[in-house]
Amino acid sequence: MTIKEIAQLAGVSSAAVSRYLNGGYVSEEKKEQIKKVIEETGYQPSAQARILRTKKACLVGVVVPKINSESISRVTAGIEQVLSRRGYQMLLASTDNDPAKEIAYLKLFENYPVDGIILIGTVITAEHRKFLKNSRVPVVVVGQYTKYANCIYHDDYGAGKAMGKLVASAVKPDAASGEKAQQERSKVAYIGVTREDRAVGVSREEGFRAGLKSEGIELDAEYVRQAEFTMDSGYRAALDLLTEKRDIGILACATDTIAAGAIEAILTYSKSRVPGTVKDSGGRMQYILENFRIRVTGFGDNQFLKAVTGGIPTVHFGYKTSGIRGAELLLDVIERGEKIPVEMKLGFRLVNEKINIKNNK
Amino acid sequence: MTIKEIAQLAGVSSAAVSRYLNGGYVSEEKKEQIKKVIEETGYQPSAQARILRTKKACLVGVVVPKINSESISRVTAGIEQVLSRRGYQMLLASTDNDPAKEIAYLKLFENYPVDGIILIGTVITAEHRKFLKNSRVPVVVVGQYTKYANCIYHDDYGAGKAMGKLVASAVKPDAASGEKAQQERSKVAYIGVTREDRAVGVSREEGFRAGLKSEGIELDAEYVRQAEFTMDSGYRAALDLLTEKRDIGILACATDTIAAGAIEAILTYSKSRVPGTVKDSGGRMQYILENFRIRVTGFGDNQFLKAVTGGIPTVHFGYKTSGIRGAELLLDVIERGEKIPVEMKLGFRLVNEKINIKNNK
DNA sequence: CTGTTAGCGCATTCAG
DNA sequence: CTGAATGCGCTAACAG
Repeated sequence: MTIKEIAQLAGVSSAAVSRYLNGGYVSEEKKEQIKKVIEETGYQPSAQARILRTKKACLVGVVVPKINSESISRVTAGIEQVLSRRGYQMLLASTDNDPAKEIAYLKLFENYPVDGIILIGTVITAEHRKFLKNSRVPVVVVGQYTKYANCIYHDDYGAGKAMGKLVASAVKPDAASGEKAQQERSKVAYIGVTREDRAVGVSREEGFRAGLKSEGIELDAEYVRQAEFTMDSGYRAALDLLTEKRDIGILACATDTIAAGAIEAILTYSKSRVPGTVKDSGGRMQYILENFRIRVTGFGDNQFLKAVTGGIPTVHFGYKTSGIRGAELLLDVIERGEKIPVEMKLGFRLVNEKINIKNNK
Repeated sequence: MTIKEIAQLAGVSSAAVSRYLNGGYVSEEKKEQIKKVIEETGYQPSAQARILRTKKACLVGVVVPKINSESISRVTAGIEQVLSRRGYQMLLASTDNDPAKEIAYLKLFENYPVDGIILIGTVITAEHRKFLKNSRVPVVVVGQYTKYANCIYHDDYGAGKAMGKLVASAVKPDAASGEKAQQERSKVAYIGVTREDRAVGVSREEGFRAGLKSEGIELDAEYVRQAEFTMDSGYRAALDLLTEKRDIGILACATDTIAAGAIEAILTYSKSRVPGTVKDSGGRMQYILENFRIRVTGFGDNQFLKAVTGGIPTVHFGYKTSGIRGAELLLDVIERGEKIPVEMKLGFRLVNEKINIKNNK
């Protein structure tokens, strides 16, 4: 069905049908005829061709690293909220953390009928920068800082620092408890992520180090591991740490997901080392039995994982807010032609700070 | 940048540029010129216009009810796998369980340049059927049975029945244990979902009832609740059941997510009812203390939730497989013009059947 | 091998 | 108010 056929059937010109569809001048009489034919045929105009003509799609493309993630779904929920309120629709492209696919989908959106693109960023490569610089449709980057596009990101450094201080306060021997605390597990370990992710892998971790340092504690390289953004990877990294180091008091993780894996590891490890049941060469038994004292922290305030983590100290970022602001930024550019570049940094909130009050058993 | 401008700059015709882009005959000499100009200008052809012309986008649209779900991400992973292998890209539209949005996005895809649509189905309304009947681009429905489109669904009835039998076997007094078992908690409760979801809300539940019945057990209406597809909703439904009924031995849930919520509820409930600490009017204490004996089952084999559920009996559906088969079906129609309608039912596999062997404590 | 020509389906001039 | 004509950017025939 094309507009021409409809016009023929209704005995009018295609222009009349076009006007009918878009609210132009059409006599009541012809309106009736056209309406009738359209209803009969179930005709739907090709958005495709319309956009070719009008260069306006009322559509934005969102490129995400993966689909099954609470933080990402919060961001897209924010985006969708403002988009639908303003009469736009949202298309998602998931890249499965593959930078090549990410570029491919960015280009897809650039050449398809979308009015703008939002990239939920993880690693920004040279290719990305090149794209951002040359894109002919406006792009907003959410979750990472970049100077090549409007961006809106979280204060990962600040959050890391706050967490570092919190951890330090929990690990430092109290004036009151004195000598005794010194003998307990007191080392801080950290499970981070690839430094290619500037926000999580660099800022967050550097912030954490800075927070510790401000309280006089150094993060020992031997107590640091790197994981993927999965529970399973967190599990393995934690198990590795537990096996190697027997004096870890607090295990800080770059994300709640990793933390959940780490907690699993601690539980598994302790279960398999009940004295008299399993024995390893180093006589580690005692440490293992004590490992309920290992406290775990995360980042992200993952609601879904609360059941697993049981409310560990974590940081709440305004993921949904970043989606909202990101979409607003984009629409400002699309609709009002806003030209002034924007970099927006969003704050955070520490959650479950009770780490230093209650020993979690 | 249009193909014409490039042609002018390179001193050739637009057709030559088009051929250069699409691998037609171009002399080495002109190839050079064109290549140079394209590189200088960073020209990218408008996929938009190309598709208008060729009616081929190498793109399929996938409509999903929500983004943050393990089962759905497994399906899309399957789809993406075959699509990318066959040179297609995938666009996602999330409807947030809003039937109106679902229709809106289906129509969007119908009129935008996609070669086909995959709908991950939940509730199929009359509007849906109307769309499926009239769509001008091929549609495959995954996860629900429908006669209005090619579909690929899971054997929810069979799975429910198998689970029903398993539950029945665990609840029925053993010949060996005899009289004693009769006195224990022995009622079966079920938390289902809306019957508008034919697969999960009807087939799965009816199957479950049939499974119980085949072993001589009826599912009492008073022991049935309905929940949303969330942990929180499962939590509330379970709490309601626990408060009302004190003789539940097995609590079967329509999804692992609901089951995870139910487990939370059981833990919370029992914690708050330690004898001597809290007392309610009915002298329920004893039951509460025994509620570690309430066994929970789910459906879906959610890997992510294993940490919470600790390996309860559940059913593994081939979600990824359904995505793979669905995409293949769609491509058959798109590329080979396959016209014969297909309905494909996928099997299942019971997981963690140990329910009747080991009392989970 | 190459350029010219003619649309894809639609919206928008511009004369009626 | 209305229809004929034009072109969005590209590809596919076609005749060189």
